[in-house]
Amino acid sequence: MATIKDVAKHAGVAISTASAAINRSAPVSDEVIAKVEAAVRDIGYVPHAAAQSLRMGQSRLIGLILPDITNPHFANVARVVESVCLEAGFMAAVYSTNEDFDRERQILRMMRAQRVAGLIIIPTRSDAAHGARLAGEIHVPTVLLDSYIDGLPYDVVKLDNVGAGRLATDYLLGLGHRRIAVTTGRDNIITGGDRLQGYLEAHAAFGVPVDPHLQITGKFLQAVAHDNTLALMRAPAPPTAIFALSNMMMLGVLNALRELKLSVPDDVSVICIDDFDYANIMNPPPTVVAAPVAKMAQTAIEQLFEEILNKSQPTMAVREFVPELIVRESCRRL
Amino acid sequence: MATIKDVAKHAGVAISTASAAINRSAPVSDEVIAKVEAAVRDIGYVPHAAAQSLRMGQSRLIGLILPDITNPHFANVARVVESVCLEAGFMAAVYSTNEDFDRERQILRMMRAQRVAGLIIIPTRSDAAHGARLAGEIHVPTVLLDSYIDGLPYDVVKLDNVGAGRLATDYLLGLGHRRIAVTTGRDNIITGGDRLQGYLEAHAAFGVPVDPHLQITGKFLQAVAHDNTLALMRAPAPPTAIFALSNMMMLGVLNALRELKLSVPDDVSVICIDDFDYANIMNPPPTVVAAPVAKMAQTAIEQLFEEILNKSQPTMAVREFVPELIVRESCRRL
DNA sequence: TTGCTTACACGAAACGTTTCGTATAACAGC
DNA sequence: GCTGTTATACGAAACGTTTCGTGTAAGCAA
Repeated sequence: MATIKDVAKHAGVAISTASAAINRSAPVSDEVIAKVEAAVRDIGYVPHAAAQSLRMGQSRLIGLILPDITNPHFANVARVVESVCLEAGFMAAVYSTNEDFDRERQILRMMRAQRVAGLIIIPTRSDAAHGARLAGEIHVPTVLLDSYIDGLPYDVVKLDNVGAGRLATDYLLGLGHRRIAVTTGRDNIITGGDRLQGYLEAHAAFGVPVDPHLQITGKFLQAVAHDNTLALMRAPAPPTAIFALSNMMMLGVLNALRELKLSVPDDVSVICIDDFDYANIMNPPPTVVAAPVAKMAQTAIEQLFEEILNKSQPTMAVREFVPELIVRESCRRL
Repeated sequence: MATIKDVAKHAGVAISTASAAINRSAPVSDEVIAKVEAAVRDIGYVPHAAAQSLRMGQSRLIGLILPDITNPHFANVARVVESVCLEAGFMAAVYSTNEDFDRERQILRMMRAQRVAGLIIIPTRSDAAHGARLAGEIHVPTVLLDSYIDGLPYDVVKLDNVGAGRLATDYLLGLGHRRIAVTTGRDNIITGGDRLQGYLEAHAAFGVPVDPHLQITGKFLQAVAHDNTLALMRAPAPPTAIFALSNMMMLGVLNALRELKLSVPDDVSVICIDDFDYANIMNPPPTVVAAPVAKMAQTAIEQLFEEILNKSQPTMAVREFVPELIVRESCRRL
């Protein structure tokens, strides 16, 4: 593989001159620049990233750590991050934790080994213990996406989750629903906590009491939501509407209702947070509270570059995005 | 950030000894190993991947180049590749070409700059010109996934696409359909060509003539399939069934039929190649010819590691996997 | 011409590893 | 006690860059 030494020899200049010519990092005559560039083309020279990284003390690698790449929500984030990185000449390394702590640690270690320039993390937990662990492992500019963790010195880009919870619940209450179940996450996921809070606030604003039996708890997982929905609908006083706190839980809910031969929205209305790319061909097309995923991802990566390139301190700002209700066909008026 | 020099000093040994102790690459006394390992833990040493890569002439990076990470089919591949890499202590760099050649070149260049140890590529085109371009840019062990390109010195892991096309078409013919449309890709995608060939072979075996008007050509894209389906169904003699050659095209077909207020499968039957993760909640749940995606991805990455670790030559073997028909509710008997 | 500045090219050091050849100590055989 | 062997620790070189201090020729003012 060709090195800059080959380029220098081929162009008849010193190594340092070749480097200066390639990077425009020092004054070089036009004549020499032309010779060097010709040499680069001729021998197909591509700089050795590891050598650069070693010498410059920083790699052109950005780590993106998310729960699961097969979740379309996260895949969309990955696509945006990847594109912005590519344009900036950076390389994005996308990794799924699968909500596994050992694996998360392994990934973080790998990121450290690679001396990544920055990190975007979509956390799966937001409790203090986990936060402390993260903070102990991370020593590079970092942006938290979707969820934030209290007390960590990172910038945050997230949805107004309380507002999103309120928006969905308001809509159902407005349609006349009074028994609204909610598939919540465990309380170590602050995203879920906030959305639940919105649910509670909406009830309070409407003067409707909440039935604690209608709050079903579990992981942010399809299977859990599925099982919980079965139990819920078989219980004595089933809800008339179900509010799924994430798109994956929505899938679990829909599958369960399908098994129970319950029709949506005739028998039970359903809404969730996060839109689906293929909403049109779903049965029924779901009414959702959507987050501006692409815009959020873009903001996150740009904020990260800001910190990396300008070596600016993290502002620890929390950028909150406004959710939007998209009415389709999964909720009916009571 | 701690270096091996710090480890050596902390353990009271030479740098080379520390290295030998950490990597077990030379005989070191148990006593020294213990001291070095304690030092590593104490100061939180993580080896600098770039330095290793520079010295050893090879990185622990695997590149995965695919058309679009937001396509669940490819996301599933990414998940498998990522997991296997992580276990092997490698890092996977996943990149989407978005079927853009400039972008593909940019990605390839970046992979070269990183001196990746190996590459898994899911090609978007399989014509000779593209193949030649690829071969010119790539000088590392490579496995082609899903599609192959004639004459390239790489291993290939793919579906029996002819068989898949035959399987889907056989099924529709068996249900009594005689006018079966097929949304094919342009012929520079060999995957599409093979699947189409299966379609033709099935017709021949049944003694059913094919109507060339029912073969609609376009990119492997949702939007294209959508537009073509609209045209097709508005034409004088519409088909009774549509065979979509990929999952994305299936989505386009379903959307178009929905717009036309045509019911699936009552008005028209639909089948495609590639399963959907969320088939259950689709409208209707689609009958598909599924590929064993995870198994194929696993095979590809293992084959790649085989070549990388054992420095074995590419066998140029083509590993072909058997498709499976999954009957759901999108096709009816005529 | 002399001295000073400017413009540009060069050489060498350094980044953090691994590896290979060498050095030293301990030990055994005679 | 001397030599040969074994076991293990060490030092230095090399990987491919960038950067910084130095060198040199040309241009200009006096």
